[in-house]
Amino acid sequence: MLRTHTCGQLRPEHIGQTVTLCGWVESTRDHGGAVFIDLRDRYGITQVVVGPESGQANVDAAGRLSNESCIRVRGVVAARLEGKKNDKLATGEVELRSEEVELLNDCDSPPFVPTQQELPGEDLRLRYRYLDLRRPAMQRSLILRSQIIKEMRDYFAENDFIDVETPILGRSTPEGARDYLVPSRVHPGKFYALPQSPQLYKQILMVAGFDRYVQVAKCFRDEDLRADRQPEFTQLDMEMSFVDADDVIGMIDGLVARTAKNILGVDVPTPLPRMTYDEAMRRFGHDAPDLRFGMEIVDLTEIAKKTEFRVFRGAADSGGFVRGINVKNAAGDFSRKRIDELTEYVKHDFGAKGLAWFRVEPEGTLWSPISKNLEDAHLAEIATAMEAEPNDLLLILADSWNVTCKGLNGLRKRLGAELKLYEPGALHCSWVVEFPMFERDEEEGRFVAMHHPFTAPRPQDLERLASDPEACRAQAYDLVINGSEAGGGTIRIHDQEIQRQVFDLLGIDEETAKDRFGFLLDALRFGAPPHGGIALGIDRWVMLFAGLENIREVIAFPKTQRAYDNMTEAPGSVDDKQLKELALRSVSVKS
RNA sequence: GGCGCUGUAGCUCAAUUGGUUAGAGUACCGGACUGUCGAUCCGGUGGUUGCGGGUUCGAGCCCCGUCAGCGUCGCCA
Repeated sequence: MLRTHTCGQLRPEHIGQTVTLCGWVESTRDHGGAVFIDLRDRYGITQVVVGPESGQANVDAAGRLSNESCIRVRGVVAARLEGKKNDKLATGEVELRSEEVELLNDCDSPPFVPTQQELPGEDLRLRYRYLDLRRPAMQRSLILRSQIIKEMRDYFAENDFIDVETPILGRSTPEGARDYLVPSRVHPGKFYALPQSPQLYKQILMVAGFDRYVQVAKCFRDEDLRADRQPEFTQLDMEMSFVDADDVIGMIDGLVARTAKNILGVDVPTPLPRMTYDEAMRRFGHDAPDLRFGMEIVDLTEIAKKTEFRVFRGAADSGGFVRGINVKNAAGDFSRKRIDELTEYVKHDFGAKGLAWFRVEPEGTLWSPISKNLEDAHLAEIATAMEAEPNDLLLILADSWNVTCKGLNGLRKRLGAELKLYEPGALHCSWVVEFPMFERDEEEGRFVAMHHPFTAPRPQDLERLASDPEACRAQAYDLVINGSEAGGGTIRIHDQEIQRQVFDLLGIDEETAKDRFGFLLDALRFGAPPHGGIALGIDRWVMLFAGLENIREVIAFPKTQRAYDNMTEAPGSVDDKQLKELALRSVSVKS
C-alpha cells in the first residue's frame, strides 16, 4: 500500500505517528516560508504543512504543486496550534507535518475544478467526467447508489432469492420500446436485441423451478431521453413462484421499509397505501400520483351539464369532462400574466383548448372573466364542490378525459413544485394497482398491452377478456415514490390458453407469437407454476433517495439527451471491414 | 419529429434602446509573504461573443439557418 491512512482518518489520537497519505491537491496556500496543502481523497480532507524544517527546496516545490495533481505525503501527525483548529474538517484538529512530498502525477490546468462553487455546463462535466466525479456530491451519489443496491441484494438473499444472470444478447420482440440491435456476424442479416428487461427469461426461470429469482439487470430502450430516463438503465428485477399480487407487494413493502430505515433513517409505515388505477386517474389524473400534497381533481361535469356556458356544456354533452383543481390560498400570487402562462402550458403541452379559472373573493364568491356566462347558483355549486375559500385559485379544464387528466396532472405537479407544497426531504411511497389490461392505440386503432403481453387478468375479470377487454383489469402493480414510477410488476399468465387469448386481442397472430416467443409458449406447456414479480428502477430509487431531480446525477457515465457519450464519443463510426464482416452497409449520408 | 431555454476569457457570469477599445470573479503565469484553511498583497497572459448567412452607417444584442447542452410534448409494453 502506498498509504497508511486516508485523508478522512486522522484524529488527535494519531498525534506523533508517522503516516503516509495519498490524494489530490485541493488547494495550496503558499506563505513563502511555509505551504499549506489541502489533500483530498474520497474519505475527506487533511491539511498538510510543508514548513522550513523540511528544507526550503521542499517548501518551494510544494508551492508549485498544481491543483488536482496526485501526490503522496509522508509526515508526522501534529496537533494544530491553539486557535488554528478547523471545525469544518473532520480532521481539523490535526495536520500532517510533511517530511517528504512525492508527486505521483501532475495535473494539467483542468478545464474546471471540482471544488468550484458554480457547476460548469453539463456538457463539460460529462466530457471530463473523471473530474466531475471528484466532486463530493457526485461521490455521495454513487456511494448512496452502492449502499442501496447492497441493501437490496442483502434483503433478497435473506429471503431465499437466487441471483441469476440472463443474456444481454437476446432477440427482438414485438410491442414495447424500440430495441437496440446488435448485428450477428455468424448469421448475416440477423440481429440480436439488447434486453428491454429480463422479462421472458425470469418467467422461464420460474418454469425451471428456481422459485425466487433476483438480478441487478441492465436494460436498454432506444427511446428519447428525459430528466429521469436514460437509454441504458438498471433494474432490480425479481420474480417469485406460487404467489399472488399481495405477496409480491408485501415483499417489496419490506424492502422499502428496510431501505428507508437503513439508508435514510426514516420509518416508512407498512403496508404502503394502495390506490386503484381508476382512482388515481380520477383524483390525480396520473397513474403515478404525487401524494406529498393534496390539490386533488374535482369533477364538475354534472354541474357543467346544467349550465348554459358553451365551453363547459359543450364538453360535458359531447362525452368530455369538466374537472378542476383548487390551488389553495394562491389567488393573490397569480397575476393575469402568470395565469396566461399556465394557459399556454396546458394548451401547448397537452393540447387543451383553454384554461378556465376563478378567483375566490373575500366574501366567498367566484370571480372570473367567464363568470358572466354562469349563473350564480352554478357558481356556488362549483365553489362548494371545490371547497373554495377566499383567495383560492380554481383551475378548470373542459376537455376529453385524457386531456383533463394530463393537463391537470401537469398543472398539479408544476404548481406543487413552484409553491413548495411539500418538504424537500419527504419520501412518499405507495402502490397503484388494478391497471387496465389494454389501452387503445389511437394511431393503429388496436389494443396494446398496458404493461406487457404476459400480464395476467384479475381472476374476477377473466370473462371480460372476451366480452369487454377495455374493462378488464390486470393483476398489475406499480410502486410510486413522490409522483415517480419507481417500479412495476405483474402476476404473469401461466396458462397457455389465456396467453393465446391475450395475444389474439393484441393482434399478435399465432405465427408471430410462435416466431417471437414460441419458447415461452412452449415453456407454459411444461408445468409452468403461477408466478409474478416486479422490476424496480434503481436509478430512480437512488435519485429519489438522494432528493435529486436528474437521473444523470446518480449514474457514473450517463448519456446526453441525444444519447451521446461526451467522454468516449460513443456512438462512433466503424471500419468498412467491420461492416463487411457483419454483412452491413451504411446508407447514412452524414459522416 | 414539434416547442421552449441556454451558448460571451480555461470556468462561472455581466455588458442600458443596436452605438466608441466586450468587463468582473475565479483559474492560470510571474513576484512578495511562516499559520493559512474561499489565504492575502502586487503585476501579467487570456476573446473568431458556438458556427454560417442576412438586416443595418454600425450586431454579443435583431432575423434566418445550423451545431451543442438542457427542459418538455410525442415516444418510453
